[in-house]
Amino acid sequence: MGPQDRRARERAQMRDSILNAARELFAIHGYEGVSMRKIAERIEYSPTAIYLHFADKETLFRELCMQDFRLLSTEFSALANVADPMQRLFGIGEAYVRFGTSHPFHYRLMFMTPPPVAKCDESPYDKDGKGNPETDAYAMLRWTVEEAIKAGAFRPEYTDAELLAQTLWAVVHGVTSMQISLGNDSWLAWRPLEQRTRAVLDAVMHGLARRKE
Amino acid sequence: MGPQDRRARERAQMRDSILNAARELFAIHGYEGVSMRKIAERIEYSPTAIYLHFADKETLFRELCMQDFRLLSTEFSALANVADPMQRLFGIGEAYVRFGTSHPFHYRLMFMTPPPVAKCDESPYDKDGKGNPETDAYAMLRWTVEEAIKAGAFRPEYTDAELLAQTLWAVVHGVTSMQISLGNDSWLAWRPLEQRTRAVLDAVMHGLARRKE
DNA sequence: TTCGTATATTAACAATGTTCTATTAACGTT
DNA sequence: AACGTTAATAGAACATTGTTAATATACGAA
Repeated sequence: MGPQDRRARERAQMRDSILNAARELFAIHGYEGVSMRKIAERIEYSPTAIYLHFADKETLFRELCMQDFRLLSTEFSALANVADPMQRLFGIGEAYVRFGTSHPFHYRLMFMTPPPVAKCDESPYDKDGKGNPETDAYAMLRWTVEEAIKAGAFRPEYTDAELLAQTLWAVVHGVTSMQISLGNDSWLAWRPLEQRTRAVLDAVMHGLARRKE
Repeated sequence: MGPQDRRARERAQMRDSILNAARELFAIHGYEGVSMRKIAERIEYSPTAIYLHFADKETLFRELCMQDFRLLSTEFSALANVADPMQRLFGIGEAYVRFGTSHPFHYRLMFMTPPPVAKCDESPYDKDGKGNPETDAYAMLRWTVEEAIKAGAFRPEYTDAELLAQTLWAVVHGVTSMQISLGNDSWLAWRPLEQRTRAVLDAVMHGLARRKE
């Protein structure tokens, strides 16, 4: 273990401390509410030091989001032991809304902001998205849908797993993003979030499911 | 018609020309992509002149959105002659997605951005939201839901019009906002927007509708 | 020791939303 | 017609932002 390794380790530590400082600040004040200078102040470095580790502010925050979004895949995995694929889909939906609404700023950047234009080159994930929690979560959803199709849980006219996955995703994304953006609006007599989540999932699952004979 | 009136008219014209300049620019470059200076340049006034008519940039853009969102209520009204309340709800959903995705920047500010904190005081609409296109559209949706309930179109366990309206809104909002934010992402094998819209609405409507005997 | 590279900082740039201050123009009153 | 008040407008300036350029420092390799 030469001095190279030590430098690499120090560099990684620096990276982490930036990410951690940024994580705390973003979680409180949101993306726009935190400046690079604030992050730098927190770790007691100059603002420019950050640019030695991250290309720009958005790259930094996206990296952060990626890290934290791994937790979502983890939560999905925890549902793997649910036998009934429809129940598993229901659980995935609930977990998704819960995760998104408790990480509103992460969710906002990941799924409510257009992705950066041509910066995908420097992404640490391959094209297929293996290891990318964003695409991983979607892949798990689609896989579960395929299982449900195979198990004959859907009505026979529903055969397009991709379309079904996108349908289910759109639905939970609707509840999640609406809660994040408008959940505190008082002109609306909002029903509790959990109730809305269940109502939406109930409706769509009933609509998709094969009728019991 | 004294000179007071003339001044008021001129003032209103100035306001409109600001709004029109802003409308064009925002429609092309989006909220963040248009600076107050650019708007001022377009109408050939100084940037400060704008502040005599609008408190700040966001107020200006919100006013713009409000104006344009009247078109949505109009489209909803055009569906009033659809007899079957379920079909009307379906049409409302389709119109909503169509409208939102063709006015992405408007939609983003109205429904994908947290509302400003305590600026509601200067809102030209009353607390109930009468005349406010945002709340008007929701009111129309809820009213249609109530009609559908009365007509016995929903399954008997669905009696909460508010919850049903919020369910339907969440669903179409999901499709709309997902299209706006991620519709151009290529890592996903997106089905066409119209297909997704129909699939989501089909599923949820089937799930909510009373079974035919 | 000397050289080069990685790391860090200071200063600065360009753009932004917004405000301060001064100036001009219009209008009603006398 | 002259005057004072008020609204409208502009120019300069401020504070903040993300980011880059130029520069210094530390440390391993030769």
